[in-house]
Amino acid sequence: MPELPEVETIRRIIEPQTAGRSVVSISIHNPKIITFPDADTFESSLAGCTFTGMSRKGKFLIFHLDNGSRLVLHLRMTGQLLVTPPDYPEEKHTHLIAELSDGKQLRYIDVRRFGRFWLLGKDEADTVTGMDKLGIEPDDEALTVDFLKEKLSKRRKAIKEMLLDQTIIAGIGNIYSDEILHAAGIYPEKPCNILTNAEWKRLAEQIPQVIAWATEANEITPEDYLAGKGKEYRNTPFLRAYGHSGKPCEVCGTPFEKMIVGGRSSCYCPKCQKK
DNA sequence: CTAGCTTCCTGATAGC
DNA sequence: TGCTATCAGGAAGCTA
Repeated sequence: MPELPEVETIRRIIEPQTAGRSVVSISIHNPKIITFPDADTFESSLAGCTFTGMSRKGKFLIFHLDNGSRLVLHLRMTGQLLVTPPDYPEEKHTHLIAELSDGKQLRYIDVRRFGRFWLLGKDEADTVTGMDKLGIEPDDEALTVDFLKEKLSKRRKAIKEMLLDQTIIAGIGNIYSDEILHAAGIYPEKPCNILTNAEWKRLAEQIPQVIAWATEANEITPEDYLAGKGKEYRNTPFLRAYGHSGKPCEVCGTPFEKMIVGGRSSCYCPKCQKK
């Protein structure tokens, strides 16, 4: 479910509720979500650690711990992270509960169980999680027309597929690739090698803008976040392209069309995003 | 190297 | 109503 704006929203909600708290104990209901190290070591190593803060890299969430290790999490499709009172009812598909020193609990819920945890020791490298392969952040100053052209202009793949490639720009998923391409007025299936200079320019502008706009629009109070169980980000009402198949384009009124690009459903305005 | 397919899961929804 | 088929915002692993 979550892409960069949603992961960032989660970080902003969870960080102030975990920083400064230590982990009293952990119960792992489903060891399959622990990728590294094994679930037992994960549990014994994390117990007693104190959270110092959180960061985000692409769609990865990172809890920093006082001993220099990092608790890394990727939510994939349906992962949810909640800080709850201890007596909060247990959601179905709760796979991990950490008891915190302030009496609250940090819980991980994931219907489809695609999400993954890693506990990296002080000197453990990002290669363990794959974070080392991530490209630049959408708000990185290095994201320029020249950067995009250098990385992509010789590739024949559809521009939409390249936006989803985490090794070039990190954090864009199916929703925001549709939003970015609509904002930039580019046909999703257009091969990178035939994009015009004007199109590269619009992409370089719209990638950071759309992501920043969505992060802003996702803003939510901790109360509403908990009430929505960490999965209702109200991120559908403000979208302009994704899921709008058949609905009129806000810009020109033309109905959105749907197609499959690289195996992913894509919505686009046939007038604003011409072939 | 890339392209394309499968896999990991459950639940919501569409169609009959 | 009840059944089955299809699809879902991600990414790794596999084959060709």
